[in-house]
Amino acid sequence: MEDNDLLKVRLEKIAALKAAGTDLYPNDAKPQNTTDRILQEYGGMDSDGLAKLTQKFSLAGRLMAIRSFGKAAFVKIQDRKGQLQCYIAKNILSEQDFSIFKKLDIGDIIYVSGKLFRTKTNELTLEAESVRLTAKSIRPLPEKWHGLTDIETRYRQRHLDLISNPAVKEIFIRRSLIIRLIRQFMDRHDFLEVETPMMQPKAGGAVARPFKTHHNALDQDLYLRIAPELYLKRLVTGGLERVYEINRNFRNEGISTFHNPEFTMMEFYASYATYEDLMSFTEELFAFIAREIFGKLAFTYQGTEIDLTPPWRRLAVKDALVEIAGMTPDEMADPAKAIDFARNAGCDIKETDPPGKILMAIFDERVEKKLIQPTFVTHYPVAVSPLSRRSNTDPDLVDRFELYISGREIANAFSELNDPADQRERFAAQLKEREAGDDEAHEMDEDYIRTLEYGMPPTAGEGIGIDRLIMLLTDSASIRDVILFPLLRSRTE
RNA sequence: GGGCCGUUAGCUCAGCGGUAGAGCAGCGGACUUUUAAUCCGUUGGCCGCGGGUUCAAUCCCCGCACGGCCCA
Repeated sequence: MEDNDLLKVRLEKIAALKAAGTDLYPNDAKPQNTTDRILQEYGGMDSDGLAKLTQKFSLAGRLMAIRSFGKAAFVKIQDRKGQLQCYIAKNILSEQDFSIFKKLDIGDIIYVSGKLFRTKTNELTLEAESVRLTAKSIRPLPEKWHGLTDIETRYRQRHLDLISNPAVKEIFIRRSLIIRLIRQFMDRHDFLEVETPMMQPKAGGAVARPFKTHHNALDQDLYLRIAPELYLKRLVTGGLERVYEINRNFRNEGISTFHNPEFTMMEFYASYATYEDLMSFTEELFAFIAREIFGKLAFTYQGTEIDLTPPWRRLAVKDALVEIAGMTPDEMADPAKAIDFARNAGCDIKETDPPGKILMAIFDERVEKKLIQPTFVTHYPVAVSPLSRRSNTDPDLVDRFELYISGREIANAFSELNDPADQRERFAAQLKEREAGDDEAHEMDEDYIRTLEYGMPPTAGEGIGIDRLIMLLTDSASIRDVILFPLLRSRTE
């Protein structure tokens, strides 16, 4: 603990309070009210109405401001719902309470009870008949007017951010609401919420670098999951038919405004559905959420209006490459020309990459960012989709879509590959990729193939990046603004 | 990994070769209806860390750490 004067002063106050017999950390304060309810219920009542109330009110929260006049003071109390002004006067409080009040600091957690009135300036205020210290604060809070703006401190000491910046608290309240709405929607559509392993012997279900760990008793390496996919499909095979999971995935990759090593994903699987069914399902889900939180289907993200009104645009990868990346059908059909195009576009590719992979590299480089309004991109190449069902009309394509909004991938969905023989071939192709140096390629997973050999019903599944969705719906520029404790490098002191 | 930017009082920020300033917070005083209360007085700094240049470095140069944005 650093030795600064502000701390010393508070420690001296603590000594004085203790000497006077004050408990600094009592645990018996039971506030009967919250600031928002008082404002909602009595905000419209005039002075005469308030004077007739016989009821007492009590609040507890953090002391955020003190405007003192010597024998009286106005203070602001902040609880989880907001702030309310309280009036503290020497001739109303007991002598003991008033002397305790005089030793309080901004930042202390206090309990106040009394009655409501309106001040000269007509502000609804709680007139304190008793004041108690509930928990002493010995460190000074950030400044009252500018709040806390230092980004590093905001992330490392999120409690200060939440205390000082009401807008931050609102984002996390909205995050919780959105996830609640998603659960509501899934429950209404008869999906079962399940939990599958976070620690897996093989990190499957996606292409990404995993975190590795080790179980001592089993003396076995384990990986933090990069996706729950293969486990959820085991449940579908087991007959649960419609399942979803909202939880963390872990990917051992870079950190950016759109990537946190641990992030929240919802994956869900619906038997007897196809990826096309999931497009309209996704439209309905997003529209439901938007209506609940905005009351409409359009909203602004970072200055651009996003309109979620269905149906959303559906665009095949190849059409996107022609229309947006400016490729000719000839360049697309000829692998050598496609490689040239990719090189010119600045893609990091290898000669040995399969054509589908080259095309997707061009897509990532040239198309992604331009898909601002919600767009389902469809007709993905088999080479980049080892778990998706082959298209009935073209065996080089799969029944898959990715949803793009505001230039970012928000969701990924496909009709599931349930043919074990084809799945084995796909894994084998991934193994070749791995041998060619792609350490993100999917591993062979015999146990999963064995599961498919029991027969998995035709199923469609989807993963929705919850953090990215919440960024959109809270107009947040960085994923760190929607994750309470984003990963930062540890500070060594 | 690369480029650019930032790091000065508890917080928000000035200062940019001559050993540091404001506002808020704090502390002392006045004040019983304030709204960033007001008024008077006042404490507080390894100027991120380590080198270098210089008579002299918060300031210029190099390295490192942490963070931000962009790119890979």
